Amino acid sequence: MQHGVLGGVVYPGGCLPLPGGGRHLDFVVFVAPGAGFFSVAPMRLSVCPALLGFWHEKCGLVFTASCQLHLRGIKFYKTYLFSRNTMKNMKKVGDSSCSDGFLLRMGLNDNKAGMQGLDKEKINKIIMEATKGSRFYENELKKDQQVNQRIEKMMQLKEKITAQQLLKAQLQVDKLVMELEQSRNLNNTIVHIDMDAFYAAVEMRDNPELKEKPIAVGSMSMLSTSNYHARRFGVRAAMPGFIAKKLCPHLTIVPLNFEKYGKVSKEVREILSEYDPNFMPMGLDEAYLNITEHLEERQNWPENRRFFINTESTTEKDKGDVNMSAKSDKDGYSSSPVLFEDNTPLMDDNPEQRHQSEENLVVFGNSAEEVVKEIRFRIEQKTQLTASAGIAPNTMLAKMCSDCNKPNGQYKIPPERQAVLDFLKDLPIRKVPGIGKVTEKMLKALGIVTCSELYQQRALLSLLFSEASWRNFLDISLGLGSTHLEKDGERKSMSTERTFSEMNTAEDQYSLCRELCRDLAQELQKEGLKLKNVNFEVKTRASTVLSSVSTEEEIFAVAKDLLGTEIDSVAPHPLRIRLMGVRVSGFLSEEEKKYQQKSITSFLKSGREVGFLSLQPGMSNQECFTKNSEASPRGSFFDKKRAARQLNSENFSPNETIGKQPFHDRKSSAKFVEETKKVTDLQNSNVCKIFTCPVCFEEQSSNNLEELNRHIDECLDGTCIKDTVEMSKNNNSGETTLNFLPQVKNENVDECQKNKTDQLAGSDQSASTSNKSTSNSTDKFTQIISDKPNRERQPSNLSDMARNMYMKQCLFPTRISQDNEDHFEKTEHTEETSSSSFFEAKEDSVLVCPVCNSEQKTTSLVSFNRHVDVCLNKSLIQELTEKKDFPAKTYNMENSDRVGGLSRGQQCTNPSQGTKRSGLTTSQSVSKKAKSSNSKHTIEKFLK
DNA sequence: CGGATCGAC
DNA sequence: CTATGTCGATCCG
Repeated sequence: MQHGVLGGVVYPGGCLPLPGGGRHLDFVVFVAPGAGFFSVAPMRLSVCPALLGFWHEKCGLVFTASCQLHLRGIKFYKTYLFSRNTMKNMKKVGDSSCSDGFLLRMGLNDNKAGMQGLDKEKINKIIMEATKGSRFYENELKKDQQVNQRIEKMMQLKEKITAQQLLKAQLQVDKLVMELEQSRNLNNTIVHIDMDAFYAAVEMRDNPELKEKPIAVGSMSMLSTSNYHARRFGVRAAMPGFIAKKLCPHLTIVPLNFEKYGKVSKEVREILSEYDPNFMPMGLDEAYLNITEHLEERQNWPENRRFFINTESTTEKDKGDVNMSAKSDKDGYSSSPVLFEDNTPLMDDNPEQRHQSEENLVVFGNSAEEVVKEIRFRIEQKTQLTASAGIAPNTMLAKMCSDCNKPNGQYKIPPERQAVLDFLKDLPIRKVPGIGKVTEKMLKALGIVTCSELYQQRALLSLLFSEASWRNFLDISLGLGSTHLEKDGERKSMSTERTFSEMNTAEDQYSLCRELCRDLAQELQKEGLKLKNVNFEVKTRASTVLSSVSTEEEIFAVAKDLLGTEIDSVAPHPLRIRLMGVRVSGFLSEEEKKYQQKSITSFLKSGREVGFLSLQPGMSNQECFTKNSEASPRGSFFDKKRAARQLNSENFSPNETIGKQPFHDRKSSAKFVEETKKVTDLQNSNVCKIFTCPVCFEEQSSNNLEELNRHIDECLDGTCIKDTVEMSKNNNSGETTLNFLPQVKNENVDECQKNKTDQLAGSDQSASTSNKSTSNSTDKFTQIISDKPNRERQPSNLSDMARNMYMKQCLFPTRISQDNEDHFEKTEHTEETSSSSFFEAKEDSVLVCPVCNSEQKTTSLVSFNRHVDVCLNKSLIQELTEKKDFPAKTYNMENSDRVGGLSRGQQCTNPSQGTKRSGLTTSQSVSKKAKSSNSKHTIEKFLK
């Protein structure tokens, strides 16, 4: 304990009398050190409000938490770790009757009056009142209707699908599944770093007065983010400030200061680049890293201790630097490095020095988790801000992981197929980056809420959605994502837009337009870009220009015309708008620049609420409007441009010829060969010899898959299938068998897609049309799946996510109350193997088990822990069998950073709970059975 | 290609 | 009183 180590496994208990007595505590938790955490992470990272704790000679460290950690009798498995700084902020608030005991209390946890937050109902009510009747609301309703219409269309389409079509689709999709499965790459370690409530955190850091208050960053009209205090009131990003004020009258709204955030972001990036020089920043507060190489290098580093970190000096430095310029920051950084190598002798002759280094020593190991902890630690040291992180084999998963333990936490998905699938199993699709509000709603109409449901319905989805969409769905449900970080390519467009109070005079509009063009031109010149096209739009009117443009005058000349068109089109009435923007796109690539081709686009949006939708001037109007500027008839514009393009492409890389052709390079062909080889290998490996035909349900044994496929085709063509939609539910047997069955045919996506349309058109093409020359199929395929950085989504149902992952990795399932729980860092339990000699108990300890209350004589805390584990396990199982009823899931909105206006209230839906699962689940349980089933699985079953 | 829409920060 | 600004991707006609 000299090191002030706090933390450990937390058991529910209440077994210990509180020395302070008389405080309002929701419960007492019992901390049993020695489970392996301490050896890994003495005093690591940081912020943890709302904790009380003391050291008990016999029982170790005891925490008491007053932050609504309702356990409901389910085992609570959690680690609290503190940095030395945090320790210093803790106050001794009472005497302990235990020898050596101390009672700690953190300063910032008091939930003073007015800080209680609001419950969801109240929040929704307030939002609704502030919203209803507004033009925004009407618009929102309209959009909602549009979505509903899309859904209706989709459902109609679904009705027309026959069982046969579905079956066929199933087979084809499953072929793809198998290929995808083959291409699964778990060899990379991708990290997603996400700063916690970034803007708000920066503001709080720089103005301590804000620290304890609910604040939001932004303006009265729109907030960018809020701190965690404010989130309790339902105040969150993308919410207008005036509504936030209604939710939380005490809210302090801080104006945005991008310069500052950029500076901080730069500091963070400096750290990140040490771990992956090619890391990919996503906005100011997020980044992806591929630390695969770093991990390899690190294995060769000196044993066990990599770094000393001098907490004192860096903290001092940071404090002093807070308001200084970037330059001095950098100087400070280089002159007093945070880290230095472990070669410094730890046991120095000088006892004082030794003491110092010990005090401020932090050790990080070699694992990915340790590296990420180190990164987060260094970020915190340098910026006084916390970050959350996710570690996974690809970017999509990493992104989702970083949400799991937010804020100030991290989570890892081990690089194993099963781990990935487990993670996804109950994960609501909305959490997946790329699935937004609309997609969520559409899928929900099909009964799809979780990722495993997404997998089950893959055949149906392939018939209802575009190829890009359903393939994306498939990737998601298999947990596939890009495993490498693409360098951010050149920018493709640039734009500026502004909203304003309604404006309807032509002069104003022109002057604004000019202003926009000026701004844009300035930005443009900063980046030294040249352009190709000019567009302009009413609600996006665009035009393309031959000559290249990059100055205000040039852009304005084009934009003016387009604006003029719009104004004229509604004359003599004034054009009513409340948003205008100008965009340029079609930049020249580096090579193209030589040719001085330029282009810009610009656009203008009609005011959304102004309801001026009738103005759709279309081509005719624009054609009339060709008087000035480049002054050539419209038709010839395109012709010239096309001609220029052709010219260009002939002169440059042959790959670029006609834009859309998938281009083949050596790499993808090589990959194709490789894939094919894998498939054939698999075929030869006799994985599956007996096979149940999904059509006739007869067992077919064959070692020739071609034959099997032929059988199925025959069945499909010949058999008259009775029931229509039944099978989407009932195909268990067929599905599982089929799932990873090697397929011989080399049908490609195009064909798949084509068949789909054929099927839908009702033409009963035979399925055995497989051998159209499709040599490039796999090329295309690999190309498609290998790109896609898989963009981000955020947050956040902590309780759900947490439950999910704890189920997998803990010895015991966990129920975590959602409120405030994110104030704690949860640490994974993958390091349990590393034993801790550090915390061996004294020889003849007698410990009281918090579960059974019996006294346990132990020689070590480890064995005591084992007893507690067993005890808890027993009681847990008992409890779960008694009342199968799981407490209803409640969806808090705590962490959801991006909930759009209206839907905010509608998000609180429960995912269906007791739904049967086939597909993914089935195959999982099969492979689980293959492994030895242990207690974890038993409990999982109980939870079902 | 042009325009609308989605999704993300 | 008051509902962002920018960007890329995709879908559809």
